[in-house]
Parts: sequence; structure tokens; C-alpha cells
Amino acid sequence: MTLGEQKELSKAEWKVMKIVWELQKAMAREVYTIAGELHSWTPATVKTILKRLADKGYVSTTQVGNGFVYRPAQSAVSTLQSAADTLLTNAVEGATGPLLAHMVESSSLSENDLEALQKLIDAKKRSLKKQSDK
Amino acid sequence: MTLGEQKELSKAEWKVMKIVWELQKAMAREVYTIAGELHSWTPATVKTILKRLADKGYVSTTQVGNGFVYRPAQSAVSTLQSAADTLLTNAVEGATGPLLAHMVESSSLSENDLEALQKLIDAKKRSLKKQSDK
DNA sequence: TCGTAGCGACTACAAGTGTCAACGATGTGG
DNA sequence: CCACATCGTTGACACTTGTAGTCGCTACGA
Repeated sequence: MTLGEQKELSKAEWKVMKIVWELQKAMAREVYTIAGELHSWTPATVKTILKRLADKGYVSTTQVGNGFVYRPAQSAVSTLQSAADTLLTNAVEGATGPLLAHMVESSSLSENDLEALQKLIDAKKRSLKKQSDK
Repeated sequence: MTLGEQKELSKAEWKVMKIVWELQKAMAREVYTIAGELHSWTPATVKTILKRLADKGYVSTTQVGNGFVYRPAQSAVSTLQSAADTLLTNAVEGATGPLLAHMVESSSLSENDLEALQKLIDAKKRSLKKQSDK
């Protein structure tokens, strides 16, 4: 994409993207088979969404035979992160803490994830402290 | 609302809700004055959005004079939390950790928030450990 | 080589959104 | 009591989204 203005993903598009992220490389067939099971969409529906995702630049395509191989154009993590930023934009002063608490609580995180978060929070706390006695 | 099926907020609706959450009680005038400055919307636009929010049940209204007092029907925190849950739904296995890390990093959190998160994470870690040596 | 299965493109259409103008009802200052 | 400022409601219109059918093209098995 020429620059910036990344169109956002719609609900249905997220669902398809999730499948693509999981497969990493996928033929249309695989995507709509899975999507069919998961959301009872017809192949036609999935094809439309794939097209829209390609237009928006979320999946890249490489021709193979009579069709494409679809592949995520950006990582799931970074896409999720921008979505999270958007979400945080809507957060009123003071809501962020409880929000994060809720998220941590309701996600299943690995030992490593928890460790990393711990470190991050420690660091944040220290920098807060330091700032207070400038 | 009778039960369940909460319609979701659209982008513009979030922006208006944010204002309503901040004001807690607001006349149309106040909302569209602020929204005008913030997003250069005309009063007409804001009125439409307020109506839609009322229809969706996100703001409650009480008549006063020729108009309404608008007031959030649910807390910012709980609304944000459901949005977060939706977001987490789209998260691929393994993405949640980095996602949360990013969010913690990019938000400004108070000492108390950080403390609370720390406790939560500690608890989570302990329960993970316990589970592993069943 | 020829039928067929499957692909992507195009078309369709109802519902949701972003944006706003106009209108009729109503409260208010003079 | 009247003119005016506002308020909420309606209507409007373009664009996006959810959902799906159809069609022309192509790869592939018989």
C-alpha cells in the first residue's frame, strides 16, 4: 500500500484472517472448508471476503494454477496491536487499568508471557517512581 | 434491555460515548459542542449518533425541559471489557501475550493499576505452576 | 480432446454507518 | 404573548458489510 491509511477489518474479515494466520499459506479451498465448519458460510461468501481482504492489503496472493495462494500480509500480532490501540483510544481516563486487568484475567497465558509481563510492569513501576521524585 | 443481544458500538458511536462517559450527565448541547471541537461534526451529526446510542441502549435519557439529559447506561469499563473480549476472540494462539505486553507498554497506568496487575499475574503464575505438577 | 470441477471476478441486495439538512414541538426572554 | 433558540425526530444519501448466486476461464482426469 502506498502509505498509511490502512482500512480496518470488519467482523467477518477478522474471522477469515484468523484462519489465514493459522494456515500461513492457504488455498481458497482450505479457507472456505474451515470457515464453512466454523461459521457455516458458503464458499461464495468466503471468496468474497478473501477478495476484500486482498483489496485491503491484508492478504497477499500468488498465482498458482488456476487460483491463488493466500498468505497474511502482516502478522497477527501487529494487526491485533493496532486494533488494541484503537480500543485504547476509546478508553476513558482511569479505565485502562481495569481493562487490562480484565484482559489478563480472561486470557490464557503461558509462563513466558506472564514472565514478560511481569518484567514490563516492574520497569514501568520503576520509571513511575523515578519521575515522581524528580 | 430485555436480555443479551447487545448491539455493538460503531466507531463514531464510541467517540460520542467517550464524551458521555466523561460528562456522566450531559445535555445534547454539551455533547455536540465538545464533539464539534474534537471531530468537527455538525450538531446534526451528533444528534443522530445520540439517538442511535439511545436506541441501542447505551445511553439512558430523562426528559428535562424540551430536551433530554443523556447518561451512560453502562460503565465505560464494562463496555470496554466486552470490546476487549471480542478482540481477544480474534487472537491467534500465542498472540495474546505480545498483545497484552504491547497494551501495557503503550498505556499510561497509575501506580495502583500496576500494583493490581502485578498481583493478578502473580496469582496466575502460581495457578499455572500448581496445575503443571498435578 | 473433451467434460468437469473449481477458481476468481462480477453482480446483487439488505442492513448498518457516517454525515447532515429540514421540520415540527417546545421552552424562554422580553 | 411572541419571536427565537433549541431539542429530538425524520428523511436522505453514499459507502461499507454480510451473505450469496452466476459466469467465464482453466487445470486435469479419462
